[in-house]
Amino acid sequence: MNPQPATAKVINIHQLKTVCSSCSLRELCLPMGLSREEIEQLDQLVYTRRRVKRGENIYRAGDGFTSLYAIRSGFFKTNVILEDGRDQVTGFHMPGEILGLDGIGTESHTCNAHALEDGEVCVIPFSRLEEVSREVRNLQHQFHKVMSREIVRDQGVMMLLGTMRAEERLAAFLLNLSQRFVARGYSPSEFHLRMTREEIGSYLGLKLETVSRIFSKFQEQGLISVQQKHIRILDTDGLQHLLDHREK
Amino acid sequence: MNPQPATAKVINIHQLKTVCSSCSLRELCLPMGLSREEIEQLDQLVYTRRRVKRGENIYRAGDGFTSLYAIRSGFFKTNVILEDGRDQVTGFHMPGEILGLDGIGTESHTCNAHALEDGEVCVIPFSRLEEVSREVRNLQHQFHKVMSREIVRDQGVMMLLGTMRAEERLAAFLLNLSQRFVARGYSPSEFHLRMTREEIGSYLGLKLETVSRIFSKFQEQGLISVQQKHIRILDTDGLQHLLDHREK
DNA sequence: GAGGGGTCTTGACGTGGATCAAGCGGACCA
DNA sequence: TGGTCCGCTTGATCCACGTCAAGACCCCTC
Repeated sequence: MNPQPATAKVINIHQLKTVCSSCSLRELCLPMGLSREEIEQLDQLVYTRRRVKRGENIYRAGDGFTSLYAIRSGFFKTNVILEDGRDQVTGFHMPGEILGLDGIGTESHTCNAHALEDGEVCVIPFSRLEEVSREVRNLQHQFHKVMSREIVRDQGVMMLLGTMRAEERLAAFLLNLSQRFVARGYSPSEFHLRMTREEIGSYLGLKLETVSRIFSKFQEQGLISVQQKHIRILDTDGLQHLLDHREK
Repeated sequence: MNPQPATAKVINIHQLKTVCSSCSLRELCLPMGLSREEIEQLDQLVYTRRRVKRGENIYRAGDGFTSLYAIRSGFFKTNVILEDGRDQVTGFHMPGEILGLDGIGTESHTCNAHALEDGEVCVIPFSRLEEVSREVRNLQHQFHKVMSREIVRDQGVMMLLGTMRAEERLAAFLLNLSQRFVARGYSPSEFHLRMTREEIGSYLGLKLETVSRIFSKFQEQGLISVQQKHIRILDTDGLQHLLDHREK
């Protein structure tokens, strides 16, 4: 007889074998573009899932680096707590995206990965990933692409912060979310923001009042409708227009 | 008799075998942390140098991606030309740094790599790098570190743009340059800016007039001395203080 | 269903940095 | 040696966004 049946069962669920080959996100995530056989080799290294409750961190700045995390479900932010206590948001992340790449360079994480809602991540032990990708050429290449795209993404944000005015930043932010939701099979035009106005502002280099005001303005202009965290995009072209025709 | 002795000689120099194992930058560049034998394996793939004249680009946005470039000498900027003709600077780069990582993800470059002075780069054919790093474990790991550090660096810039005021940005910029010069054996306190005020401003999300004004202000405060592009840092702690004690 | 805390909205006002404009100075070249 | 151009400096003014403050709304708990 098992002395702790309930606990044992929980552990069992947590450590349930996760297989990339049957994962619905495989076209977005690390297995993207791999053959069936290659994905099966990936299965050998991605063998644990971890549940994360809203408000918990997958890792924190300063934690030693051992693994990458592929988001299976849930919505996350990465952030850095500055000396003065403010929290600077460096990104928002959704299923299929890989977290933890910042840790490779120094063997320790440089930011927190914070769950904005309950979710689940696949744990990818990094040394195993390097091992397998020495054997599976396409996996190696795919991983390099993932890292490169992260660099390009960051440079896009740098551009946003360096050159855009507040309205343009918000428009770019909404359109970006919309595109990423579409890629995951959700509605492009109607979604729930998981983050607060303050977190959006932190990410975009704006104050929460400015974010709020611009949401109101977009609503008056008929570009979007806002009800708390529920957003409906009414005029995608109108938002895009703000980006295309910005002066100077 | 050679009809074109001078040209022939130039070509010869261009294609001179470059060896990482005898390169003075090996402690900063890709070979960092590799053993002598491992560096010799790297030698097999880094076999061409390319000279770049001031004003030329190593590659341009949209160019197909085939190689990475390790800077041997010279000072570079990466930039994107926006639809409206403005040039947004995304980074400044010095010897030992690797350019071109942005191209891996989409097989084509997303920015220009522009020489701010005459220089030389080592051409690293990317498919060969992947090949060799499947065999040389430490090279694989070192390359992953290089990419990861690039991600962390970009996030640092995002933070700078998202949270700092103009003076703080300039102070951070000068201190960052200073550190990177030290690592290369140059003076930490006295250096030549290779870029214009406009390029600095573009990188930092400021206008050239603002950059100029703040340089003047720093000079009045005795933090630095400025003479055109020649900068001398007089009070490192004072600059650091601006970063440590920024309110909110 | 009452109380309370966190989040959001909106208004009034202040300011850091952008914009506009003029003049300077060094590098390059004839 | 003088002219020209480009990059830099500096002043005057403007405005986008931040700051401060009040109040509304929503959700949670008891």
